[in-house]
Amino acid sequence: MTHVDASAEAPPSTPALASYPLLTTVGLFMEAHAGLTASLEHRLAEHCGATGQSFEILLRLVRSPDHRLRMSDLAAQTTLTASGLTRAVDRLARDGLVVRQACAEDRRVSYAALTPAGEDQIATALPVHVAHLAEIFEGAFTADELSSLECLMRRLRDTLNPAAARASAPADRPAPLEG
Amino acid sequence: MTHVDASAEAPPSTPALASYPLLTTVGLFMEAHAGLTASLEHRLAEHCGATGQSFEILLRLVRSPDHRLRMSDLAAQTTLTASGLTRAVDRLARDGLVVRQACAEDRRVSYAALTPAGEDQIATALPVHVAHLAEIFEGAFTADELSSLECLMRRLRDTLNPAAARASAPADRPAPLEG
DNA sequence: GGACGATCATTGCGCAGGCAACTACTGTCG
DNA sequence: CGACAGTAGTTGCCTGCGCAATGATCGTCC
Repeated sequence: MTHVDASAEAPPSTPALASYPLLTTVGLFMEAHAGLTASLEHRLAEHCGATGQSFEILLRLVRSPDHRLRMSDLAAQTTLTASGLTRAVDRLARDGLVVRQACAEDRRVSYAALTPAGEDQIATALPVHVAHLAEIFEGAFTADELSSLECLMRRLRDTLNPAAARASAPADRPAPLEG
Repeated sequence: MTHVDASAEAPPSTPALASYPLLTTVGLFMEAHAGLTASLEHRLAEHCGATGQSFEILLRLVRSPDHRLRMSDLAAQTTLTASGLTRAVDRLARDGLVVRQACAEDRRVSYAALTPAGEDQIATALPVHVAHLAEIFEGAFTADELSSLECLMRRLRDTLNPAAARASAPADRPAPLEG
């Protein structure tokens, strides 16, 4: 943040650079994402002992039957690959927030299941998180704007990830979370 | 993507889980971001030899006077820290796309400057990138929706990162890019 | 029943990036 | 001038993650 404005009046030395409106919109989108992620991460770290990753995993688990999920399902619900998820769950297990459970019907699969400590953590973190979200979004937007934001985001998501859209539509409630 | 719907009708075992609309909106936002990033990255890798990071750096450079920028300014314009940027520029330099230039007035600073090869690369990549953006956004949204999307994104960005907002407003053209 | 392709999870390897420590240099103040 | 605080950039160390390979298991088809 030293002197960003140095580039403020950068004379476009290449003609092709002149104002692509979409580039600006997407740039704002990216900046908004970065800012939001940073803010959420910061608040989460401060008030609960959670990282964004761990928060998301715990949240997915607490929403699931028996507070557990197969590794592969968990991976499908996050941005992580199977290998990334294995290690993320390793860390959560090391911290005592989840345990791995074997599956009797299919001995290849293993479940990640919340421990009581994990349930406590997510129970603490979730309200903080939601309050933080409310603070940000209800401060910046009217109710109308919020619903059109949701609509636009859904459309964009559906365009970019038809699979998630289809998975979401039927039950209309696997309600995506966040990263 | 195996059977995500497993969680589709997850009976919320904790009452507090019932529908936080904001959580859904933010979740969609995060999913849209992930999808967009993946799509852009994919297209960029396919048609130019560029990663999202390198593309952004090259784009910042080509927009700047003399096609060069001080390391710290470049860092301020990206999501990278100074150290991350040092290494990113190392990679670009290794690939011959940028060179480091010393600064006569202040011998602490070094510039990252585009080489002709770097200019070629960004000149190739930018139109591809913009076309891809157009394909996605103009396919999914009307012109009105696009402008309200930009407005909403700008408001969110400004809320989350007042510094960027201030840097942006006066000259109203350091036009944020993307990550 | 046994072989085979598919699926689930894990692990080795390599890269990317943040933090903190470090060097080099600048500008200021006594 | 000399000390010193602040700034620019780099580097060591560590973490986190994706890809590809692996081991275990399942389902199917002959």
